[in-house]
Amino acid sequence: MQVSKSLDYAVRSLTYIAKEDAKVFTIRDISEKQHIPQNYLAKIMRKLVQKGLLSSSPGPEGGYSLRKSTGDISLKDVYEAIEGDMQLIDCMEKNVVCELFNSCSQRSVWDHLQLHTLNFLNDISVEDIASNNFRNKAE
Amino acid sequence: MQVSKSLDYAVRSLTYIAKEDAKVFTIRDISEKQHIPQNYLAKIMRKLVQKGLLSSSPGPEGGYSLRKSTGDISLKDVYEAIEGDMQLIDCMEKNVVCELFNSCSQRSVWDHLQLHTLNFLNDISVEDIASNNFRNKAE
DNA sequence: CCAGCGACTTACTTACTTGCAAAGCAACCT
DNA sequence: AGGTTGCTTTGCAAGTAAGTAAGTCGCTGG
Repeated sequence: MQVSKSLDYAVRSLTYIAKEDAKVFTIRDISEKQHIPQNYLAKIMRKLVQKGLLSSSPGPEGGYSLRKSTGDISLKDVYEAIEGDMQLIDCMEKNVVCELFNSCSQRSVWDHLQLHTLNFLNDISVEDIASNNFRNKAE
Repeated sequence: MQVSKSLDYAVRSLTYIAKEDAKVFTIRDISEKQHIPQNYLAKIMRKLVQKGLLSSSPGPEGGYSLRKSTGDISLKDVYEAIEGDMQLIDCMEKNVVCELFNSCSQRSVWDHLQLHTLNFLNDISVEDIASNNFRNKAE
């Protein structure tokens, strides 16, 4: 149970963008400042573009820019852009009604944990992280 | 961010043990009833033995048995037996003081989530899951 | 004491994540 | 038009989780 590098990098990049005044950011800039492998970061940024969090443009003066205010981007948004819908556990057989479904007591435990986690992530915006302001909400 | 199969299997096995009256359980029994690959389960059970949750004995009449009451085994215990100490994210450079440490705003977010998660797991025992009783505590 | 049972161990696939490298493509500037 | 810039895509290598296969070791009942 771990936060993937991809998600960590995505949050790190968006937080960096939120902190700086610039309008447009290049991969090279972010990757150097945040110590993220360039080509790997490219794949991550692509996902954030596809999910509508960022827009991108090639060429000189090109780069990535925000599509909406960082205050309107929650960690849940970032999570889902990178990882898709959260699913803390896969049921035993994918795409099949699990044979053990009825006697499966622990499923509801993971469901609860997942719900708690999603609520937690949903209450924190990128802006909150950039301004170190998230504690007020989390507590 | 997902619960590993290993942890899921471990919880599933212990819950199964908690529900049944028997004193001793074989790999074959658990693996058949819970649909867990035998040889993979063997490795998981080994960890639970090494961490003192179960004891094991070979030969006829052998198998695994509980070392303490399932009410005294929390999900946190199981987690740590299988995965070791929880670490939701690895800092950028392992075993090195991170260069970005001071400007690293998101670390405390993950720290909070980790703390919440550990508290959640710590409050639920295997017995609670087996008796479908955990909601009372979680809410 | 020895054969069978069941835990334990090792080695080998398979798939996914992370990371690296290089090539392709679009916009812009001269 | 052509070259620079920066996004985009593809392929490959290493590491880890998950699963498979097959063998080793120790207890115990006949």
